[in-house]
Amino acid sequence: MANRRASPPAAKHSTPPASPWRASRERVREREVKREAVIRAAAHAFNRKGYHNTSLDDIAAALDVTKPTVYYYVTNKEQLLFECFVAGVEQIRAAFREVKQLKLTGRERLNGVLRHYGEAVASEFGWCMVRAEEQDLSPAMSGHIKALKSEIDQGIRRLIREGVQDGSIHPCDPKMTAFALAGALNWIAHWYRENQSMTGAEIADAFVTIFENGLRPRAATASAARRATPRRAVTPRRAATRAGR
Amino acid sequence: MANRRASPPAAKHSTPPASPWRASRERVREREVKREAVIRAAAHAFNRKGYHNTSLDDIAAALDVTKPTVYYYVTNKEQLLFECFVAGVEQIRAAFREVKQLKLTGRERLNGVLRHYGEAVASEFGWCMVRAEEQDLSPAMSGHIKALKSEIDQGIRRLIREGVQDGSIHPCDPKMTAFALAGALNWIAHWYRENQSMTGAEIADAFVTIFENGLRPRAATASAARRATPRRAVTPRRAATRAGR
DNA sequence: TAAGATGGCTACTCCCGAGTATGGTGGATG
DNA sequence: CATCCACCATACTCGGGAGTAGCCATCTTA
Repeated sequence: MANRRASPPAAKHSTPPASPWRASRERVREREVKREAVIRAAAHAFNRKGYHNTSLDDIAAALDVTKPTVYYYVTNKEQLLFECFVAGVEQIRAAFREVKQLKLTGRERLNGVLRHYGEAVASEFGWCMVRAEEQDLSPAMSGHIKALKSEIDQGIRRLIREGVQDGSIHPCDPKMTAFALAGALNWIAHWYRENQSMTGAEIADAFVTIFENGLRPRAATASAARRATPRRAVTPRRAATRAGR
Repeated sequence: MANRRASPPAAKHSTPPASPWRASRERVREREVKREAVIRAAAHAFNRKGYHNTSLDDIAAALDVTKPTVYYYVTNKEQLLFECFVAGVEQIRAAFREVKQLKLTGRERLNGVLRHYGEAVASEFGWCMVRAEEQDLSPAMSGHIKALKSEIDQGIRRLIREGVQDGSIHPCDPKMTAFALAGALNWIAHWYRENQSMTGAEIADAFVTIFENGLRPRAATASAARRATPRRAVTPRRAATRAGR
């Protein structure tokens, strides 16, 4: 409460010429920074306590301000959730754009997207992206969100189809496979907490490996052997004789 | 509102001797039936509108009664959620018990559990089981739920470990693999709606096939060929030359 | 230094929904 | 027939949280 806005004056000192427009432009920018801080604080709170268990007073308190201040930057609670959602989804859309121009097999491009996807879900906005319920939003925003989600879903299906066609992905039903992959990754948001042993990227990586291999044993590959516990290669399709455990 | 309790009198007529205890015992049973109806109605409502967007008045209205009636069978809203959760989780625990005595490979036992798991998630109580947030419950019940969830998680990991040891499952990290599998299945609750083309069992089946095969191509198997679109077998590891789409 | 803009706070309103006090009805029991 | 109990409705209380009205401080710009 005491040291609010300590840096801005310092920053102003370091800008030499100071055109007449400078100040106002800096203010707009400052406002944008604050607005984003509100969004981030909301995401953090939603993350920890859930949307409905988070009051705007909570969010305000986390920023050392009061509720009307929050409303100064945001029209209502619903919009706050919406913004968090969009922030999360944008990371994934970026992943698609990035991968689009690469000349790789479908599976490799898919893996690239999935990795970013996993990272995004494990990020601060992951919760909002994943657990935001359409019922909590007005029809307009709910429609917006559904469209974005669908776009991502279709993108994954397309990559799967392409991978199947170019032979880099085992033949499968693209729709169901997309559901399975996205579900596994989305679920990260339910159990992942910061300060855990693994980062989001590492988890995404582990998942991609699992998806690639599948459960049924394969002839040992380099990547599979690297991950396996050091045990002599077992012949697949041999039923259990050793007791479990 | 008019035809409430139409059947009980009819049922009583069909019981010939009618011992003196009969009536009271029937009433206890009737009470239990009604209580379960309340739980089911709650699950249904939570399913459609979410926990926080469902008032007890809503649930009561769905049963053509009023709120105090609901409270007559249930102590509070939280307990309602809890009961729904337990009902869902019990289906999965049953799957574990059922599979425990079968003499099968780890992978086959795992598949059996996953199939029941998928069915449970797609059931009426799936939403509650999956999306019930611990923050909405008192510490006591939250702890209870966490324990049940953990039990299931550990059960899946154990099956994976056993499968890896008996050679029926490709070597992998049991913890991460369990997260991936459970996540994919849990996510069904987010998109599945009754009256869809596929039943819960069919979805679970499709997922199990996907998990088994993995994304990287394999030598064609009978089951894989059955699912693939009728296209000539492509040689894996050949990069795409055809343009996408 | 005056006037306006900008950003923030105090102190409300207002509604919704969880939970309850209390009373009525109908069937079982003596 | 009198009574009791199980069951359910009417009609409340009450708290919490979303959103607002209106005032104050500070900074900008003329």
